[in-house]
Amino acid sequence: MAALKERMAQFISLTSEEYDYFYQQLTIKKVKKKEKLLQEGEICTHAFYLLEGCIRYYTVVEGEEHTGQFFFEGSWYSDYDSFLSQMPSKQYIETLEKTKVAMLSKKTLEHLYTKIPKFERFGRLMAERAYLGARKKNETLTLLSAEERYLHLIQQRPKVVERVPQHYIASYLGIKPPSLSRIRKRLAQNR
Amino acid sequence: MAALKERMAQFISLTSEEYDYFYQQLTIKKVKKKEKLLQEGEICTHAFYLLEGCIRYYTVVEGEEHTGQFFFEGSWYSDYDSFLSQMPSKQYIETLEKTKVAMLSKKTLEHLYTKIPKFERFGRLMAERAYLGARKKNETLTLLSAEERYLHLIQQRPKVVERVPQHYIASYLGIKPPSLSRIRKRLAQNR
DNA sequence: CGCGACGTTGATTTGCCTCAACGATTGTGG
DNA sequence: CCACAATCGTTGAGGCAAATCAACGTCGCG
Repeated sequence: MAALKERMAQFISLTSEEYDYFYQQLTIKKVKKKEKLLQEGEICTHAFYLLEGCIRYYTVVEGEEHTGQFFFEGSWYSDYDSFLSQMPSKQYIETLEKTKVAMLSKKTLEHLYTKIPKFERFGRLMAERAYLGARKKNETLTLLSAEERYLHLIQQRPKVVERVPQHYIASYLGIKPPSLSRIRKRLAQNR
Repeated sequence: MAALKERMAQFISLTSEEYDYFYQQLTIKKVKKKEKLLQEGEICTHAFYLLEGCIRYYTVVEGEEHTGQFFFEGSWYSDYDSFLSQMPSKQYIETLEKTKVAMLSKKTLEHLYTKIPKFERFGRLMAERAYLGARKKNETLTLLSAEERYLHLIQQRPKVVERVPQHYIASYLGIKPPSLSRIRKRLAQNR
């Protein structure tokens, strides 16, 4: 899959042999819309690269879903918490569309870390990106009002607004569907 | 400094020679209370290990400080955003007490990454920890009320409540000092 | 000692939630 | 292919937690 090869090249430069070796370790999986790649209580054994489609991760607290993030084709995602500690996950990973993923097992990754040290660097870069992303989300939550967060999302991540149902967006923004609906109404009336 | 040696050993196992080599690259600095290790607009060239004391990082938006996190002796901290990109920082790092830091420059760290590959692993582990910490803070912000966040802080990080002035705690919790004062009053009365 | 920083308290406002009802759209089984 | 159910989004009324604005007491420090 050429797209993945190019994506990897943005992080580390692998020879064709190294890339092929890496690629052989991956398991490709096609998943229908609304299916789960991970459930609460399971141990997260894989990292996922999205070849096509779209996922979200969320947690359930007191019967309520809280969407943490959305990911689209070209992104890596894993429940780091469970993946690193190999303890039961607290989150769900769910497809929002028909999705094709490349799965990289923890075992394989650790094998790569030692066999091809460049992958240790890859792991670091991924973790650093994840951290910056998490902090950015923190900032929007603490600095912006619900309406501002929604405008920010439209501007920064139009794909989300286009491809994700509204109640998941509300959940991601930390508000309830009625509130998002009212915000949209207000914006449509130019305030 | 033995404490740092032990701390490093929790992440990677270095020989005494490797550790000594590493330690030689550090610059030790003593800083008074309320001084800044980094200012907005500066490029963050170092990571800081706290040998003694306590810092916070914060951003200023529309004249208002927003405290992101507190760190105590035994922790590493750097503005990853600026440190990684070498772009001007958006944050301040400020001591809350008389503080002693070991400074590790980006240049040295990158040198270590290649010279002692174990450090690449160290870098990855630090980034992973940072990510998990950021996500945990996200969770408390989205799932808990202000009062619950304060109780959570008392329980999870008593040092913060003991050593940090109240208005910085309010800023960290995402509320205003009058609100925190009322929360404390309520808690003191009701049980 | 006097000033500024910090914390408290009261009155009022506001942004988002809750509960509830309802319309529109999607999906499904007969 | 239609009928009905379920899901999703909208809207209204009322409530509440935290913000805002403002005043005041207290403490630490120069």
